[in-house]
Amino acid sequence: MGRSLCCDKVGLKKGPWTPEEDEKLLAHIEEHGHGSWRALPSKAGLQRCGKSCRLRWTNYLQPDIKRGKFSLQEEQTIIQLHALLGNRWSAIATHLSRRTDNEIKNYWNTHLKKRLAKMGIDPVTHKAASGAPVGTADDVRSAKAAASLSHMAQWESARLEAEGRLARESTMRAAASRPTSVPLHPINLPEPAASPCLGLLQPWQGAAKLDLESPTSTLTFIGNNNSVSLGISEGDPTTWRLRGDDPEREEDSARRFLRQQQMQGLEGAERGDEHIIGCGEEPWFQETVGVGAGLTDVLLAGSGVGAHGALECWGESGNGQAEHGGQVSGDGESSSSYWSGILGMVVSSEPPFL
DNA sequence: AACGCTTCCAACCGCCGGACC
DNA sequence: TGGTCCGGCGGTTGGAAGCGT
Repeated sequence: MGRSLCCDKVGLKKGPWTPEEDEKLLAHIEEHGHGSWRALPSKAGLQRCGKSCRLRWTNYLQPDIKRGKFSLQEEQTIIQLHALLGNRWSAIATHLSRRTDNEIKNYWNTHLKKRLAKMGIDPVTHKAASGAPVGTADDVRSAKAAASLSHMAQWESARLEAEGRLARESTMRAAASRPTSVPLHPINLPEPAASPCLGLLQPWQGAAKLDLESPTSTLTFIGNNNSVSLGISEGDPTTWRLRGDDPEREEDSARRFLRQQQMQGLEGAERGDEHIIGCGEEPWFQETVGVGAGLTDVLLAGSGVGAHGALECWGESGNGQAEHGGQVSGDGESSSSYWSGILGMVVSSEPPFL
């Protein structure tokens, strides 16, 4: 397209930021919000490109950023989410409160990837280096598990995107209702909701029916007990059932999910099957699917948050206190159980959501 | 103390997709 | 409809810090 790069103007500074530059950037954003990043440097009196300012702000200067050592729970969450989502650091970051995608990416590249490799686990596929899935179940069930996992990951992916968008819109709406002197950027955002499903989303009542743009896709909110039924394509007996607590979120996520499915030709899905997908907090999910949690909860539960049993192998000490990964990793036995727990959760041949 | 190697992470780069005209 | 702008994302890199010899 031939457009000019944002940083190719002569005279723009590169390299490490000085405290003075940080101060200027902070002061400007606190007073005016960031507005257009491209226009910001000149307004703030900085000899930097807008991109550089944005990066500095999002990765370092934002007041609600958490820095320093990653906790055991955070490590586990990263590994599990990476197994499901791959190098989608921004998506992973949405599940690690106050961590930036850049920090997570760095941590993965410098610590976690190496640890997995050391154990003979391919950090890309999360399988044993031999190529065989870690575990001993038969191939058919493994393949089915992989397909299910893949679909859960796709759904989670779509959900994360939708949630992110809703969160941004919500923030913008909130900002728009404030006096103009208040910064537009969410520098004073409230603490994120503890639940992986956004707390800002209100429970929804009643039913809805809509048609997707695609001539071969339909989406119908059944309206009974907040369930949603998806027909992927005409003549396809496959039914996708969605359950959720917010019609906008479910609709948006469902659209994305269907597009993904259509683009990928329902790879891994079995025609005629009935699949159930959705957030795992609700009791209905446990009742209907017969598992204790959806993807996010599986992940968080696997992190040892208030869960035991299969999760005990996550390096939890006798008094219930989680050991830090750094300490665990150097110790033979506990290290082994710690990582085998991760593997068990990530590549189990019999995932709970089958 | 000096040197070389490794580790770590802040920052840059290039690409992509959505919005706008 | 196509071109451009802009923000965001993921991969990569440069250099400081740490470590071993």
